[in-house]
Amino acid sequence: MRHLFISPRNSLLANWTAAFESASVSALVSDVHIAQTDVSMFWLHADANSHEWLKASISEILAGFPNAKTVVLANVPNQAEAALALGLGAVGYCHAYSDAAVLLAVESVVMHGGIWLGQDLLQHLIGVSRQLIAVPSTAVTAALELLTPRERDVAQQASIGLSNKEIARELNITERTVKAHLSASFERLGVKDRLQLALILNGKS
Amino acid sequence: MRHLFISPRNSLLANWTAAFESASVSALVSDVHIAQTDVSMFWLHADANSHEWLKASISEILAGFPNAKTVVLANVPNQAEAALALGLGAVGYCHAYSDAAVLLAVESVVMHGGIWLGQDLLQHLIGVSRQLIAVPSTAVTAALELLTPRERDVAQQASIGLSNKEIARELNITERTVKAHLSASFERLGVKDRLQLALILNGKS
DNA sequence: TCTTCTATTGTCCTTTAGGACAATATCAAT
DNA sequence: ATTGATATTGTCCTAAAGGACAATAGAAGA
Repeated sequence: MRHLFISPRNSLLANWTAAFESASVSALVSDVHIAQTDVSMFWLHADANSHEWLKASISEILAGFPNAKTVVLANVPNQAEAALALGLGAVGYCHAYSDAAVLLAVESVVMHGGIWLGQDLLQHLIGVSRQLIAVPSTAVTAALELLTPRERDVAQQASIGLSNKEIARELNITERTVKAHLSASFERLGVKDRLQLALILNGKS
Repeated sequence: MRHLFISPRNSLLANWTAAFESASVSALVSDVHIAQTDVSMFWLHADANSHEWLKASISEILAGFPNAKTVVLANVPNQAEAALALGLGAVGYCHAYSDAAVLLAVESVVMHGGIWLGQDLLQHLIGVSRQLIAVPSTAVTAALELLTPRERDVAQQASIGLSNKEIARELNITERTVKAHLSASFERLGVKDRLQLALILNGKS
């Protein structure tokens, strides 16, 4: 079983390598060279708003490696993208920062012929009956653990709607420092602005 | 982690014990004696035509052991029963004779907050998802009703993280028009920027 | 001790967001 | 026919956000 990560940023996230030490990463599907008949797993790291890339990549995988399973790892998961991915032939869709244990569970599920969806998406599909029951979101905590303590402070303030100036006042630092922590947070989580950061830290996709 | 099998026939199946050697079995939920706060898994062995028993048992588990996860093992799986079980609060539904590896996968999934469904059932759900999807909370719908149809379109795109330019492309209008609709939306909802708008429309504020 | 990570702040710059102050066209209701 | 709400787009402007390219200092580990 080979795990092939396809990420536009060509870098592996820590949770991926924790789950699959033999993981390899490429920027493009066409860079992958394995036997057509190999039963492998492709993990597509969907950067924000990369629908076109996603479409092309899944098609390319299906055409080139019919025995492979494709799972989409979304930085900013949303139902429309999940529907798109599954419609194209992916067998899994989950948060890019799901921790290693979850990724192993995903592997197990899809390798047994199942389809993986995050709990949020599934619960929307099934109904709202269980939404009253508090379920700690693993994706949110996993994302938070990628940040340093100070970055976490700043990111959480930004995620509830405060401006840089307000955060600076709140934390007794300069606005410049707030920007530094936020930029670092964007980088670490692979998002492009504070709104996408907020979507992740609010567990909303 | 304790695995508690509830079977009217009060006997363990071989695949269960293969997966969880410490499994214990009872005939009734009320026979179970564990701490209320224990995080355990209940596996309900649903005989054919045991809907009433299933309903009562799941309710009893939810009431008595709020931290436990409930999975239904069906002798003769069918979608109606699956829908019933999940509607009542079960987090998994699978064949009673699934092999041990699958049961372990189920455990992993539900313990990470996921929901387990067989492939065909899941695909059925995904097929009808367009109708079920997105039943927003009343606060969210109330907010949306304050907006004109076009403002709603734009606001929702902004709330999932798109920039003005991206929204403009998506809706085939100019960026200027996007700004106009967003400004109007801010005004109507009494917020100052797109992040606060997103918090409202995502039910996070 | 040396290195790495973290926290802090600086300047300069470009892009994006949002408001001010408009005009024009359509459509429905009065 | 006139009014009002909606949808569209324009220019000009300010402020906020975010990146580039830094420096400095402390703390923790190898």
